Amino acid sequence: MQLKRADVVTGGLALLDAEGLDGLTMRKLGAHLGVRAGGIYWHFRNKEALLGAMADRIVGEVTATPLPPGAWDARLAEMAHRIRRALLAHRDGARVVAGTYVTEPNTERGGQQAVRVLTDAGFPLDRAGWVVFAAMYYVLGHTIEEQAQRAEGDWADRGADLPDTELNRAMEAVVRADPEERFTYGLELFLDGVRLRLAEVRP
Amino acid sequence: MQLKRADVVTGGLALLDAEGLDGLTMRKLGAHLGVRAGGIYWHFRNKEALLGAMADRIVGEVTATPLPPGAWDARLAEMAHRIRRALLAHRDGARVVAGTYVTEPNTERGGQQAVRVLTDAGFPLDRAGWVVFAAMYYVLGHTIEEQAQRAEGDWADRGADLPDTELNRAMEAVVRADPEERFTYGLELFLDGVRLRLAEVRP
DNA sequence: GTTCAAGCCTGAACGGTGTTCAAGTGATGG
DNA sequence: CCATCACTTGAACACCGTTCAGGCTTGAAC
Repeated sequence: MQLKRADVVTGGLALLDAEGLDGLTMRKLGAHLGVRAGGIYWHFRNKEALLGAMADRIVGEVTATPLPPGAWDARLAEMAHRIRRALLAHRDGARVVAGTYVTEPNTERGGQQAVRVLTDAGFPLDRAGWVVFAAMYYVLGHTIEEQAQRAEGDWADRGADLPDTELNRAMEAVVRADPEERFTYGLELFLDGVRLRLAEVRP
Repeated sequence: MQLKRADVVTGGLALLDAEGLDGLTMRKLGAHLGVRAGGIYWHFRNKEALLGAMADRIVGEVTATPLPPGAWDARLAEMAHRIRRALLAHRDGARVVAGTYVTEPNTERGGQQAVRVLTDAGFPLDRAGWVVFAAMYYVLGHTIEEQAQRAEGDWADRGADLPDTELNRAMEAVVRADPEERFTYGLELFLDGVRLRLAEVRP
């Protein structure tokens, strides 16, 4: 039984979970698949293309089950939460997705869906694009940091004997907080702005 | 005349502008400084530490001149714009800053300042930290993509013969837009949320 | 003016990385 | 049974960050 393109992606994600993005090397992946490193290049033009396919597999979870009906803002929030969960499902998942400019099926479907939610609510198409990108920047940034924090335990001890400045206390509030609660908080700031803009356009 | 720590940072930024982050190698930097690669390691523990110092130099522009007085939201917006401009001032500047967890003087000063603006306006300290981080995710994400787009010309042609889907028209609106206008738009979405929260806390 | 220690740098190596490609292997349909 | 095509090997190439014993260079002290 020979290797298929999808098998390489699956193996790549398994290796990612085991070793992290920095440990994901073509030789190690080859060993994991019972193949030499060079063999992978028959299936993917280069490592970047492989990472792109892995990223698309990761975000595929988002559109795997249809969005429940409801108000546009609840639907958009649901999408953002799904993306975060999908990224968290694999070690360094956020970095993988952020590092590749994806034009692959699942990503496209997700983007289409998000834009649709906004235009259906009455938002102009061009602004809908702006909003979706802006929201994506926030989701990726938040989750990258969440996973970085999860990886290194020394974040928790960072504030141990730091001077009691305002900044350090604020940072401690960031580090110690429940990540999901903090994520939702920032997301809602965003959605408030969208709600206001929508009220202007469609009173 | 021997090398000082600051000279290495300056040379690193010059090489960054010339070759981009991927072309910034210790050997090339050594050649640029009239030194072998190994010599740099006397000044910096490793490449990551050097990149951290470069990042701190980049964000140093933000606090170089004091913030003009005014309303808290105008001051916060001014800071965000300053950060974006500082990142844009060097090729791949956003990626450099995003890739390093900085605990260096300029970064600390900027964070302190941002938190201060919010607490002075009556915002609770812990939420101020959340807001500053959330805003930073957006600024970095936006600027990373802005610089990626600037680097490759093929973004503009991407939509040349793509199917006329809603998503593709939305993406074209993103790519073709004036980056500063789009940046301001997303930033204001955020600030709207903060304004609402502040109105609740301090009516 | 000579000495001496500290600061700075070299030269060469080490173990890794992504990537290429002629040559080989294996399965599959005619 | 064989020819073809899909896949894989093995070895190399050109790099990368990092280490370190040893040599310079420098500046201060005697």
